[in-house]
Amino acid sequence: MQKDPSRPTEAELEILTVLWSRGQSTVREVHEVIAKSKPAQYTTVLKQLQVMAEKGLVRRDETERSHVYEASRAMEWTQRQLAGDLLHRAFQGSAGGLMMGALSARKTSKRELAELRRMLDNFEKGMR
Amino acid sequence: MQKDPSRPTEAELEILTVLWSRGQSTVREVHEVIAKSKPAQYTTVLKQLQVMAEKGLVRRDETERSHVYEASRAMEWTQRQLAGDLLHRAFQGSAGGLMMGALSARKTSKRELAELRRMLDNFEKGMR
DNA sequence: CTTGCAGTACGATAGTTATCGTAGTATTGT
DNA sequence: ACAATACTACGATAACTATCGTACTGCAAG
Repeated sequence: MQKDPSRPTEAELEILTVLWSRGQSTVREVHEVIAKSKPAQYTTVLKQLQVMAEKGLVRRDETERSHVYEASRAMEWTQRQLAGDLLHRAFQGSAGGLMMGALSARKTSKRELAELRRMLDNFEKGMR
Repeated sequence: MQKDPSRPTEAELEILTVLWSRGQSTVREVHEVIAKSKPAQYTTVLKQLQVMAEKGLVRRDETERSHVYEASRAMEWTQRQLAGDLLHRAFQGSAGGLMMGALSARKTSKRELAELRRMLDNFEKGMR
């Protein structure tokens, strides 16, 4: 089923997000952030991080008594996996479809549309 | 965890894709299509459809002996849910990020970029 | 020292998904 | 009418995920 570690689960993604924004963190630090958005015991986050380390989603530094974790993949890399996965599973590879889905999923400002155009331009420049 | 039926699982999405492309279908018909892409027993697809009917993902017409299933939500609706979900979970709501993720997840042609621009234009027209 | 706190390790459990086998029931062909 | 075929219903099972409690360990304060 879902065994590919490049596709983190929902809870794993939450933790990765914390690590991406904070950089190297202890379990306690991660837990403090997670606990703001949902009730979760310390040991739940700990266990999760242990599992993620086994899967290779995070790296662990055990030199200190409080182990220090960090995401083993850059945010952009994981985002690309997730986007590519959804693209292929739900949109038959149509990037346009995915983009429209995203835009219509919520309010979008003209400013944002302009930014998307700029990103397209830059992307095109970069591809030659 | 994952209880929201508007976010179909991987196997469910495969079946929905068949229903969206074929329209109303019997289990046998769905199974024939699914079996092309992966080994799956008839009863596996049957059970899946039964579960999906309970969740409300599909509607079932039992008037004939061979029940007829159809997706209960339009493809675009479900795609919007999925895109919105990923947008918020992995991209902090940044549509640009999601778009770039999709584009860099695979080869993209200039023709496709032009199409994306056209879609942005149309989307903007439609929003006033 | 010894008590208590901060950590890690780990087992247990419940919920979900995917998969399949078996049993039972209706239909059809000979 | 009966055997074979086509279906549905349903239970069992194996992974996996998420969550938590308990036990063990090191360390620091009194």
